[in-house]
Amino acid sequence: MNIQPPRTRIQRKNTQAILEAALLVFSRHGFRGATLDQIAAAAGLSKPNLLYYFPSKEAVHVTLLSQLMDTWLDPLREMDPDGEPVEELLGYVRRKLQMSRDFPRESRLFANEILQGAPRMQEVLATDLRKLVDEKVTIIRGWAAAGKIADIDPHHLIFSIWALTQHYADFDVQVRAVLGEDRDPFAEAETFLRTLFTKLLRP
Amino acid sequence: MNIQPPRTRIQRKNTQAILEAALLVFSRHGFRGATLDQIAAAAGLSKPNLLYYFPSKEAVHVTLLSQLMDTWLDPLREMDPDGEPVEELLGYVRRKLQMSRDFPRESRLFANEILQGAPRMQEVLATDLRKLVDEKVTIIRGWAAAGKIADIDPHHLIFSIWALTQHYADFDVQVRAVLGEDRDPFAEAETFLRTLFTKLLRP
DNA sequence: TATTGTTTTGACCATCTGGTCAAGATCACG
DNA sequence: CGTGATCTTGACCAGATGGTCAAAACAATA
Repeated sequence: MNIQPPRTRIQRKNTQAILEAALLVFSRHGFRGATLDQIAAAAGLSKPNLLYYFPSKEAVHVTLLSQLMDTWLDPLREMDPDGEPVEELLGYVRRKLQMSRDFPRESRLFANEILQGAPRMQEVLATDLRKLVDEKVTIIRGWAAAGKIADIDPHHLIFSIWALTQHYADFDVQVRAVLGEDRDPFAEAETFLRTLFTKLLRP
Repeated sequence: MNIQPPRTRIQRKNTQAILEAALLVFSRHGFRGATLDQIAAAAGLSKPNLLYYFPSKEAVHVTLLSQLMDTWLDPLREMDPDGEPVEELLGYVRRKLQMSRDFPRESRLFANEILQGAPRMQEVLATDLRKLVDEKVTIIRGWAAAGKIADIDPHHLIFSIWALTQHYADFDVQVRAVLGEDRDPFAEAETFLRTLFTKLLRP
């Protein structure tokens, strides 16, 4: 039972290492597929030592997920109601794609959780996430009403951004298998997605 | 070790029940997250009885995946080189979305496998899937060259179809949490995706 | 250096899980 | 029926896994 801000230097270092390792292992194998031994080893600790910092496997997972939710929604939060509509939306797409490129493990951790029916997140999805989305949906609807962008369903517009950007992280293996070794999926995706959303949003 | 076409009536019935149950359990919990007891119970059998029909947990999973691969690619195979380009592509999108609606467990099973790095499918992806995609990519390129559709990267066009349609099956929980109870995600998605791809493909 | 609080670990435990096996129940067919 | 083949199951096993604990190692501070 350790309090929120780790007090000592050692605690800070080790909890950090554990979360780092857990992210790696959970994102590849899912919650049940990951073992404490694996995580401990990846963090350079023994299993009992890991359990000195977190009370249970579940606790590590929960900590990871709640930390994730924050950073995960940042790109959407940044969308500015007063900006140039098309620019704002394309910016969101670009930031989200960058997150897929730079934080693929986080993306897969999230995907794993949702795939299993979101047993540990349904609450957050139905409250926090929904509220944030509703907020942005209103903004987008306003833009459409003002004729700044095409009149399309804002919810599904957001879904399409999520689906298209996360696909490159979550299905990375498949994308690379199909494209072959010599291509850079993320570089190409950036161009492609800019084109796609430009066409979609044009009034 | 039982041969391909189950001989007796009972064998046919039970292998069927096992695969059905395994699909349900594997798609929700992933390979390691699923237990033989769970699958056996869902199939209405005892664990040793299940193992009478399949030599191991792995064998059930592999059987499921290889059966899946076939039906999974059918919609893409159906795309006709001699058809009207835009119609063919929109038809593919429609069929793929229907599969997400009608076979969400299959979609999640597949997603789970890819998320874990496709340990049991990398081979098939890099050979069969890649070959099929390359074939269709050539066709699409032809359509673009002939000015029948916009000049966009065919690989990423296909990825975008996969991402957008499978999202509604794999992230169903999230979609419903955000949309609320009273909406029909798949019905709305059909309209939205028709609009999206119509705009994208217009030369 | 002595003392106190923090960190680490080896040994251990209970439970779960994939899988085996021999014996019994059921079925198909002459 | 009767008999051989197919099907089913309870009991069991070995290894893995999440978690505990007491004692040892270490750090910090006086």
